[in-house]
Amino acid sequence: MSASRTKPQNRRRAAVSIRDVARRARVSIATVSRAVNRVSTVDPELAKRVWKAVEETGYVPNTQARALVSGRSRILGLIVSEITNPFFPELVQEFENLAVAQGYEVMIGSTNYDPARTESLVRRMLQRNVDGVAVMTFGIEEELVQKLVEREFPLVFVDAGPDLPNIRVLKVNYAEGIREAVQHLAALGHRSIAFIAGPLNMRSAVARRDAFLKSMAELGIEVPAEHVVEGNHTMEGGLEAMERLADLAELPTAVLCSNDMTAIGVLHALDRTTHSVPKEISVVGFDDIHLAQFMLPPLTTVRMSCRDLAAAAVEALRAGIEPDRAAAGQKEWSIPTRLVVRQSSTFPRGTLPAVVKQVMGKGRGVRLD
Amino acid sequence: MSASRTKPQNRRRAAVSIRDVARRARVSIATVSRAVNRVSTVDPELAKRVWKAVEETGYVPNTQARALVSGRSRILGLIVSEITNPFFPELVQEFENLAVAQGYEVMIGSTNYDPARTESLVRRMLQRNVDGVAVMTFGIEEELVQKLVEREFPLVFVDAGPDLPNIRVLKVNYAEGIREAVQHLAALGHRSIAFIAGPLNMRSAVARRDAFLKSMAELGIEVPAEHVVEGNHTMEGGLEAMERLADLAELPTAVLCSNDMTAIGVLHALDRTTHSVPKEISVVGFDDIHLAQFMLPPLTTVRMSCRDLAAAAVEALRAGIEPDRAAAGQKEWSIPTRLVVRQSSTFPRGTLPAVVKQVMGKGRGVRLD
DNA sequence: ATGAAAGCGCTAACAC
DNA sequence: GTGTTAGCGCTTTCAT
Repeated sequence: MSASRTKPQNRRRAAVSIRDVARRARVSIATVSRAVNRVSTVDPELAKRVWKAVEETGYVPNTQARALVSGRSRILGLIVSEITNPFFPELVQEFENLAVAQGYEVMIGSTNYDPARTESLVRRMLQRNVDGVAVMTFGIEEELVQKLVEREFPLVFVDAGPDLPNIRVLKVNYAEGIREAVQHLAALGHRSIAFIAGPLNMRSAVARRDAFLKSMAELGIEVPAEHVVEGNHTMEGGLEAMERLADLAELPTAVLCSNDMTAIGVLHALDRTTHSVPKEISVVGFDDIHLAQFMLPPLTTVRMSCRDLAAAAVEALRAGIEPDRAAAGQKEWSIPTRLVVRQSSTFPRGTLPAVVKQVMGKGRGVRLD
Repeated sequence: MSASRTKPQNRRRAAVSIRDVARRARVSIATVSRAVNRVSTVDPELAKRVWKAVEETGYVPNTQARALVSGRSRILGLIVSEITNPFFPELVQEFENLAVAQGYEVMIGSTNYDPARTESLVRRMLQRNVDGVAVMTFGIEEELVQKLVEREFPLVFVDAGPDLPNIRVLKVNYAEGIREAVQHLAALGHRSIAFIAGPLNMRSAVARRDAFLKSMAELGIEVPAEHVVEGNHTMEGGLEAMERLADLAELPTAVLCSNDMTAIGVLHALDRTTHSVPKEISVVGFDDIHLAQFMLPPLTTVRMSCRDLAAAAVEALRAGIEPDRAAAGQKEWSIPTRLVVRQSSTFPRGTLPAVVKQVMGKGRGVRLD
């Protein structure tokens, strides 16, 4: 039942090889290969015999051998910052679904913001000969991916990357969603809006903060320096940042956060100090992770769809890998963002117009799904 | 700079091969192989030359070729139910760390409780020739992994699996943690304790429920049938289950949940109906995901350490893969669970002893970290 | 349209 | 101790 010329050292049952199928179908291994790969020139009669034999033997082509001879592994690398931030699993999931549907496997790795770890990760990806790598760290680890760049692997970055032939970039339109959020708050009457940024050594954190400042400036609302504090995109960071904000002479009436985890930390901090959200202070997040709608109260947030992101990443990667693909020449993909209003934002404290009080039953704001 | 006898079709820069290194170090490819693989019999002088050449050329061994010839891919498969339940990313992370540290790569896949998806996943793992697979779905997908069993892949299951030579099992000791939780509640004075189970077609969900019933029986506390409701291990499920519980003539004074996501849903449901936790009702979870300590209030829960789980899984897998490993004969690994008391559990409503009121400042209970 | 044969990059006998 | 060589399972010329 298995290739006879070898001695299967390992105690695992030897896999059926292309030779076993060829023998059984009474054709050459070349024909089996062609039939299995659906080459159109194969005689239908023989093809049928081959498929029958495949069926009977349970033959599964060996990917390693395929990769070895073709030089392409059909593996896409996906590098994220940390898999424990809920945004990333959602992204990973989408990415994987799309990749698998298109015949690719995914090799995932998280950097945990650790250069040594990243180094080892890149090395492993090189070693496994991935066909391309999507670097979705929202970070600044470009120099760490130097090796991939050198080897001219097709690469996809978020927000920005070196301008090289094999590199494609996903441009997230932070401005539009954040402007929407600021305008939403301003329209409700907020003038004292604080911003909790992400770690400012991250390009995307800076972009989000700048989008906030720009949107505020557009409306002619001044932002005191102490209203922009640096967090680190974790719950802990949000909690701490909010505590700093709460120490100010006057508590802002609204807080916009650079991501949802930060916002969750903020909600926690406010609960600890018995400030009610949104009555006393409005909180708005960014990302729209699944969890956001389950917060207490459900979180108003700017959605950056990880489906959009994943789809663009896979598409951009394939553009780099398969030279005669339609999008092969495209170097940039644009990712939209938009506000999702839930219950963590409302009028500034003490300003709820009497009319509104009457009109509002329980739920105001646009509910999601 | 690259093997000359081939025509690199693909536009990616051809990788340095073992032959390039051999030529540069003026040794045979066998010596390069031996040096790189740290075979002890290599002349130190030659080894030095080899490493120098490796350095200079940036040589990275091609894993595909290695795998092809050795029959071992050094990839461990990891199958989880759904990567969007926060417990799993934590598990994946730990598993990956451990695997990589031990020289293995990880191929992750989620079943999403979808047989077709699982089928494709297993097929892909077969195709990539993983060295072994850990099936950490806490589910009942055994028949779906039939193919892996047939091919005699080393396999690791959680809780239970077929008794075959290549199969190892991680036995989670649900009873101990759940008993602790029940006793904790009972000690506080609770007698009306409800349980929200997971999907009862899952072995582990049944095990948790049974552990609850047994622990209650041990204390002689009766559990009315309507106090055991079936959830589905999601927030949505917890929310819904709690609503059903709230419809009962008398609200239980405590609810124990089959996992943390359920408990989070429960907290949400109780907030909606303005029931205060833990004052009016205590809530206890299971898993101790990272998020649990950030709930409002921080969740009392039974910890099943995913680090323990991951470590046991990797170890058990290696036991199956590497025949002359110490643990090669071991078929079962035991995973402990234990209660972590936080703020979502306290005395039953209306029973807070006056003395305690005084003693208790703000935080009672054991704080974690 | 089909088969024979040459490798893909590497490891592991086996010979020296 | 080192080199030579035979494959691992597959794809892809190149003849036929």
